[in-house]
Amino acid sequence: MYKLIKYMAKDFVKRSENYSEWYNELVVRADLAEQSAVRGCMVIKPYGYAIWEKMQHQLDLMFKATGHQNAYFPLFIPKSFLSREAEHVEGFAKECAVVTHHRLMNDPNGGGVVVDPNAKLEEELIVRPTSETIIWSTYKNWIKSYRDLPILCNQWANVVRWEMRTRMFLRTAEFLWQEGHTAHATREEAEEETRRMLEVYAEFAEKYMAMPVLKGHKSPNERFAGALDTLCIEAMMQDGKALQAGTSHFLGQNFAKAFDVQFLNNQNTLEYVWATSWGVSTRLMGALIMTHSDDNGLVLPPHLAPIHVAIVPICKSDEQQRQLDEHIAPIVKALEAKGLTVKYDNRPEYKPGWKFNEYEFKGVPVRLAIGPRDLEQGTCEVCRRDTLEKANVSIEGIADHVAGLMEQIQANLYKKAADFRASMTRKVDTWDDFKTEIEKNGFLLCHWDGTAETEARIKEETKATIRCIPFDAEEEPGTCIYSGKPSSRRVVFARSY
RNA sequence: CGGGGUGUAGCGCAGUUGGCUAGCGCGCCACGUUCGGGACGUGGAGGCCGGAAGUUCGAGUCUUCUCACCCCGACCA
Repeated sequence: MYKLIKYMAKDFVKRSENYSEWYNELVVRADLAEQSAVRGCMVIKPYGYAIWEKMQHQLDLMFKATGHQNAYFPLFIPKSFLSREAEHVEGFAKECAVVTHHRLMNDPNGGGVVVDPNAKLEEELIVRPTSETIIWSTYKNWIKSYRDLPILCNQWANVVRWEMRTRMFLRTAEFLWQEGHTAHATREEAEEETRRMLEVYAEFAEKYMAMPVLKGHKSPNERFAGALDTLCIEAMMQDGKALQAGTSHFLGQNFAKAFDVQFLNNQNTLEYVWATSWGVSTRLMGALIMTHSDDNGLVLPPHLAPIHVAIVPICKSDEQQRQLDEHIAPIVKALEAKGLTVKYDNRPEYKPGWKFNEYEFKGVPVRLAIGPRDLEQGTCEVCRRDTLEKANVSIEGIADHVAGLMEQIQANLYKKAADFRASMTRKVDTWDDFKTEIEKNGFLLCHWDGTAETEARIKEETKATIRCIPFDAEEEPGTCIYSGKPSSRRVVFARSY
């Protein structure tokens, strides 16, 4: 029988006391990332990067399974490219890093190195905030005929958006992401692709991150700069705020026209190419952290945990240590045979209690403790991170038991998150209620008249935005929460990250 | 970029109206005792007090400037 353990992390702020401090401290103390010497940029530490690699690996498999190939395009984008698509440049111009020179020289006044004024670039280069422009300038050369289509490329890359206020993983000046860029012969095919990739993101979020997401359209206001339609997945964090976790854009022929990408169709007439782009970033790390973690530290779903099982031996002598090493080796093997990543931590310099806390804070899903008593009884102590329950379990069949626990934990985390989201989602029908309810955060399902003006007013007065217009929204006649004008379905309002 | 706050050992902090050799806790190193939920003892290492300029016999402390980070606003994935 699993029993709850009583324990509180030392010197760790609670979510209920200060949610953002809890988040910041968790990121650092769980060894995920730290502030770098560069403003707005973070160092992703090995443990944090290991989680990102697991995400990358799984997403990459899913991209390949849907027919995509990886490629790589330059970090630098000629300034003139960015201005080819009017909306696009407007969306990104305010947050671009610009390369103006290509050489340094010794300061004639002895102050170290300075920029060499003679090394000014003919055309300035933008550090990519996203790659549509460089990619479509390239696709122009790749596409002549309908036989060249579709092009289904993805790239794993870093991008830079010069942000005023940054938070680790959620918003940093430089971040890691993947960006898919596809080219199609028909509008329908491009729209299908946009939807297909959003479904991939949703599946990834729910199955691997154990994070329920809403799928829907962005309102025109929240659309990607240069897109005709932006689809998104939206998740709810434990403070009830929304987090956009992934987007997939139907770009229409905007970029094809801006970069003059045409193809001959099978009727021998020229047509502009249809485009999509889609991306998720290291922001998913922030989403993962804020979806599951608790006042005792990080909680990771088994599918993304770098370590599945930590094993802590308990002993009083070197002789006992040797016995335990011997006894535990086959257990490690058995667990690994189940595809689990195991960390056997027999470092003598740390005490068991210290190790328990260490692995708990880092979100390792299951911990085993094995000591002299267990040696006699053929048992071990099993503790699960999600519920903080422990039990004594027979060593015989322990690998199956732990493998089963992984499935349970994965499912339980999803269910907990889904239940929380359900409890924080409600329909609101009057403006007065809206103003009260939005203070409690969560998702508010409301009628909206569909105008940008109303959306802007609501944002101004309450800081809430339309997170998405859900795909599965039922047709339901009603009146706009703000203007009272007629509306045919509810949209999701929330305060967001 | 507006308002507020903080910079002193790796981390968290104290440091009085300017005054002697700048402290404390955690962590780190050595040895010993410990080991089933963050052990204890003894000894030790570790500082350009964010940076620059100024006032002063004397600056961690006062003045000016600057840089970085955190919180709250405006902009965004």
